[in-house]
Amino acid sequence: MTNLEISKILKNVASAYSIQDEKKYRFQIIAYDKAAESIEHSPTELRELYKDGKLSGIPGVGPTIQGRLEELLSTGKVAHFEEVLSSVPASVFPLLDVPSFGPKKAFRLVSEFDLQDPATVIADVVKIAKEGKIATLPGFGEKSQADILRAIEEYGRGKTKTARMVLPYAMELARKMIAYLEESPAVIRASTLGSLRRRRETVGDIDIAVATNDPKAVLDHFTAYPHKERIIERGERTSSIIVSSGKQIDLMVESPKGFGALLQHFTGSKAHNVHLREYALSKGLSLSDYGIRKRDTDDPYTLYETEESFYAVLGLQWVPPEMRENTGEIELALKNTLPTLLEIKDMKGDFHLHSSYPIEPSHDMGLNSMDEMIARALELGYTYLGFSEHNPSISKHTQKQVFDILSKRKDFIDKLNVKYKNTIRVFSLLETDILPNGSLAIEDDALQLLDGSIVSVHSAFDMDSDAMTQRVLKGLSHPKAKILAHPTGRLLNQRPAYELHWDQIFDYCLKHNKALEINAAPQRLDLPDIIVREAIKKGIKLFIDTDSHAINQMDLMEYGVSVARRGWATPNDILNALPYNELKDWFEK
DNA sequence: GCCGTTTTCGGCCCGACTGTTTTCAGTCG
Repeated sequence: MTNLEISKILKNVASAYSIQDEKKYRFQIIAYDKAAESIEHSPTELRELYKDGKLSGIPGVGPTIQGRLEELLSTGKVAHFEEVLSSVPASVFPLLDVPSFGPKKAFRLVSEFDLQDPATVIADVVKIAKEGKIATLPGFGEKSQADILRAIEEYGRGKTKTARMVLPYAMELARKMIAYLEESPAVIRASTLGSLRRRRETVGDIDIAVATNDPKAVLDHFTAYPHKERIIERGERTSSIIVSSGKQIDLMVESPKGFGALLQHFTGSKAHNVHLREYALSKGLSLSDYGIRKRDTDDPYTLYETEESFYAVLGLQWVPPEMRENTGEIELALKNTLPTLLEIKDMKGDFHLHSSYPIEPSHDMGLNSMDEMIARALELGYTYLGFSEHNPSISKHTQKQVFDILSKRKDFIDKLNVKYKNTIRVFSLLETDILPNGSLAIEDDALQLLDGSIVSVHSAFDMDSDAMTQRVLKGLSHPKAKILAHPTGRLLNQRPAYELHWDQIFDYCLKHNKALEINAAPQRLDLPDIIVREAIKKGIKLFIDTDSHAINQMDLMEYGVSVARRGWATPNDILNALPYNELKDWFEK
């Protein structure tokens, strides 16, 4: 049972409670929702924690829920949950996955029309809506009936509450929108918000804030966006539209004087904000997106132009958005001991670059020459870089031929180092496959030609965690194998990660001077941020690389830096933020 | 049902928007 499945069960329990008696169970509902949220975002699978007897310590899980989780994980069911859940028709729960459906609406429809079959309930609702029956219910009308039909239709097309886009794609949409908004003279400042500003690896909706003294003009301009498909809502302060790609963009406007509080509120995360507000309440203050005031009063809010001043009133350091996940950052900010996170300007090179050098590779080749990639690296301000084409295909060559190709390539790179002597240093690397049996695709004499090798898994992804861990450790055991690239193998929204025993990988890297890669390719963003954080805690060193196959992809470094920042990385944790000499020493160690 | 930031008892984040309403309920973030 996965964290997502467990979280879903707890959410259903909360929903069942709120259908039963929202007042009576008010705080149980909050507690179950909180626990569900916390488990959904837990870095470790609960079944692993349970196996290791470490189930306590999840925020929002106290003795009662912990006991029930243990029951769930050992027997597959919980008597108490079944009792609560059976108090409402099972057909309520599938409807809760549909946007705009909450427990009340779902229960109302299910009971009014006696829809008992969970397997058909969504289709049943469509049917009665099309027959015009929902509009006749007290509290419903033509409009809400139409909204229900549209919500279900969009749900069917995959716009579920959980469909998310990868970060670089979302950022591109957002930048286009911000550029459009800035065409309006009423826009003083625009910023991303929400998970996009926190730079989560995937983003649901795009949220944007605008500082303005003329909200109406900004909202008019926003809703007139040429690429919109339709307007979802339009108020005096916020508006939401769907753009032609089917994605939702939300806009919030505020006066410049109150912009700090708005940014803070809508950047989230929810867990960070709830924690911050609870803390503020204990200090006698009430926080909102408008500002701060004494609790239990109707005083006007004190406005904050910047987030820094907002946090400062609470006695906190400004918290970088990437850290706002309620995983200890508030405690550190209170003590003024937040780490100084890595920034893009700290990056001094890129080590996972596929050029078009004729290496006759096992996988795809790059589009640009080494010279072109070097030129781009210079523009990016790098002082070194490493080429790491895929190893020459071993099915099409003998190992002697592989050696000859790499030998020629070494000479070529040596000449580049002479040519660019005073501008940039070039490392001769390779991306070598770790074969299913754990050996490397090319032999020792060829590996000796390199400054070092990136190693990675590109085949047989479906091994179990024991076998995959052994495979990777064996691959890393060659002295020239220095960096494990895209360590989990996941492709966002496409392919899950293979399972590794991270504690073993971490121990090995630490002991044998190996590094893990944060691969910045949009579909990868691999290592995942939560594993980056674990690795850094252990003292593992990391590379951030773009895995570029063309020079325009070299700009993706910012997304790798985002992942690192979400893992609380400082410049000291990242090897390709080091000066050249230190990095060279590391390769030779 | 959880939690300790003034508390091991007595609190529990806050507001916008929509649709159907003459004052609110439901959902969302």
